[in-house]
Amino acid sequence: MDSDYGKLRDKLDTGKYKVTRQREAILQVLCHHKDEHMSAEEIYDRVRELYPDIGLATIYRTLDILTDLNMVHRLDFGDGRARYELVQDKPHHHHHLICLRCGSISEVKDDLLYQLEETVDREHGFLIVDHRLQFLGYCANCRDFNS
Amino acid sequence: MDSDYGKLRDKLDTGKYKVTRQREAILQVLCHHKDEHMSAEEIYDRVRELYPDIGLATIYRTLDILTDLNMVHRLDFGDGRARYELVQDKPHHHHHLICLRCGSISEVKDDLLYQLEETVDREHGFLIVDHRLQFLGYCANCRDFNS
DNA sequence: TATCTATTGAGAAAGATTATCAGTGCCGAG
DNA sequence: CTCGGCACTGATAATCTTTCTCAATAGATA
Repeated sequence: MDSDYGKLRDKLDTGKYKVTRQREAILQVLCHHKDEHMSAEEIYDRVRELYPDIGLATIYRTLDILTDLNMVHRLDFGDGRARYELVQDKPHHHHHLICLRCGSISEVKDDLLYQLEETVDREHGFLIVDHRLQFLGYCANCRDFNS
Repeated sequence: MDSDYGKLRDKLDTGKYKVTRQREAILQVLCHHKDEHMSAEEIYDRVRELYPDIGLATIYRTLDILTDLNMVHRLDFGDGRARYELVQDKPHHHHHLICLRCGSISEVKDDLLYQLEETVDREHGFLIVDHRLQFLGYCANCRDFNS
């Protein structure tokens, strides 16, 4: 975990951007909540425990930078706010399972889309560089409540 | 086209909701721009050509109703505003191709996800009721501009 | 230390959507 | 025909997330 934080710090420290205390605090929070898909507000609340005087704008600005550097992914689950996910070392392509009852978000590894992407390229001449795939439904805990 | 509008009118006219002139105008616009993925504002502008005094709130309220009735789908392409798509007669499952250069949005028919959905159900106990799949890349017109 | 920028915090501003509320139109009962 | 109820409407205020602005500050370098 600490080694992960070190790697993140190094990635940020490439000359283009300064490594400030605020940015360090944000990296720590992202590191310690790897699998949570936090919103900017949630990150803000947690960073203030480490650095109480930070401003919300700084959270947004830093997340923009980290997104540019491909250190985090900005996600949109359709709930009206962006969510952020730390990019892991291993490419680890995955999709999201969004539970319509409890709102939990889990992940599916694997990627069976290559075949479909080939078809799209061949038949539509569309050059794919990324995709977004979400499944909506009911998680193992909730599916029984929906008869 | 007119027959499509008639079908839409009938679907709306089920006793639960009144068929008002404003709602008729909105249905007409949706009908005449089937493949456009319009935003609320764009629908607003076009409806005002038929019914100049309509209010924006009525557009939103009607689109909510039509979404409830499963007559339109609310889409989110990540550009900060919702977009709306008329639900076609034939189930016509499809995905969206979003061009990162010109912003055009086209569609791919076909659905190769059933296999993947089975896997998700079996391995995660997650009951899927819908999915969202978008491909990001460059369309046939734009791909050559990106070296 | 002095200087030059990037960075920051606070608050204003933007932009999409929703809530509020008084007024309107429609329909059925009397 | 009139009345009363109620869904619907338009205007506008309010909400919520995100971005912008700007003066003040901090960090790196010479």
